[in-house]
Amino acid sequence: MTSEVLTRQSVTPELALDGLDSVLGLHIGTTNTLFVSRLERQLEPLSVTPKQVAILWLVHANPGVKQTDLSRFFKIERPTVHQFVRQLMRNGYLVNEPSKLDRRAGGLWITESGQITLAEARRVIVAHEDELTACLTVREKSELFRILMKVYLSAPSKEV
Amino acid sequence: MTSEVLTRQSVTPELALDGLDSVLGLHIGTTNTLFVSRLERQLEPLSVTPKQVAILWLVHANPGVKQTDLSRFFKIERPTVHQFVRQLMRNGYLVNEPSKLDRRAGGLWITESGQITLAEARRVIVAHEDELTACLTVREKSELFRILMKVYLSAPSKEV
DNA sequence: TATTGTTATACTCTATAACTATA
DNA sequence: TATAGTTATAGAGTATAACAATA
Repeated sequence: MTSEVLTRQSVTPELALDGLDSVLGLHIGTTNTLFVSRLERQLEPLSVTPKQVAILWLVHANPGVKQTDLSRFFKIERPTVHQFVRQLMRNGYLVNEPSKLDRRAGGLWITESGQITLAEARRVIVAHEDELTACLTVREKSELFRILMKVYLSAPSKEV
Repeated sequence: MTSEVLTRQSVTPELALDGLDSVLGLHIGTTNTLFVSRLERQLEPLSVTPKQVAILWLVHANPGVKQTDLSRFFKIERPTVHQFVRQLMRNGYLVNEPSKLDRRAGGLWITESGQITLAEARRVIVAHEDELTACLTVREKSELFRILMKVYLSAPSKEV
C-alpha cells in the first residue's frame, strides 16, 4: 500500500536538492512557465499573447471599460496595462473612445476583428488547459483553484 | 452553514468576468507574480534575484555541478542558465573551475561570499513563504505542493 | 490636488541562432 | 557528429519616473 510521491528529484536524480523543493515559489514559478510558454506557442498564429487575450476578454465582457479598472483587476500598474492595450489597438483588436463624462478616461471597445480573435483564442486556451490538467481529478482541479485563490486574495497589500 | 467562496470578482465587483476566472493559467500567473515581485524586493539588499538564489542553492548542494545539469533540472535552456551563472560569477558568488576529465565542461563552486549570501537569502525566502501561506492549513499547503507537482511532472514533453 | 492616460526606460526570465572548443 | 559553454539578440511581462490633460 505504498503511495507514490512525485518529486522534482525524479527529473535529475543525481542532484541533491537540499530542501529547494520545499520552496513553494519554485513550484508555482516553474508550473507558470510551463503554462505560459506552451500557450504562447499555440496563440502565436493569432498574434496575441496570453495576457493580451485576458485584456481582450475583459474588454469584450465590459464594453467601455477603463484601463484603470483593468489595472485594479489584474493588480498590475497602469503603464503595464497600457502596453497591452497599445499593442491590441495597433493590431486592430481594440478601439479607444474617450468618455464624454470624464474626458481624462478612455473607454475601450473590442472590434469585430478582436471578437473573432478572442473567440478563437478562447478555444485554444480551453484545449490547452484541458491538456495540462488532464492528469488531475475533478476534486484536485477545484482544490487547486480554491487554494490558489485563497493565497492570492489573502496576500498582504503591496505597500506593507 | 454557508461556506464562503472566495472569488477574484471580489476585487473588482463592477467587472463582468465572463468565465475568465475559470482559466487556471490566470490564477497561477497572478499568484506567481505575487510571489516573485514581493520576493524580489526582499532580496534586493542581497543583490540576488529569486532565480539566482535557486541556482546558488543547487551549486552549494552539488559542488562542481555543470550548467547542463542545472538546465535539465529547471527545464530551461543552457543560455538561460548561463545568464544567471554569469551574473553570479560577476558578483563573486560563484566560480567556474574547468573539469579535468572533460575540458568542455566547467564545474561550478560557491564562494565564501556566495555561501553567506545564500544563507541570508534562505532566511528571507522562508520568512516570505511563511507570510504568504499563513492563510493555508497544513493540509492545504501539502495539497498545493502535491497537485502542482503532479501537473508539472505529467506535462507532455516540449517537442510534442 | 487627485486621477487618467501616456511615454520613456529598465529589469527579470525566457527563448533561438550561431559560434568555439572539446569529445 | 555530439556535447558544453558562450555570445548576441529578442520577446513577454513587470516596474518606476515623469509628464499632459482633465476633474
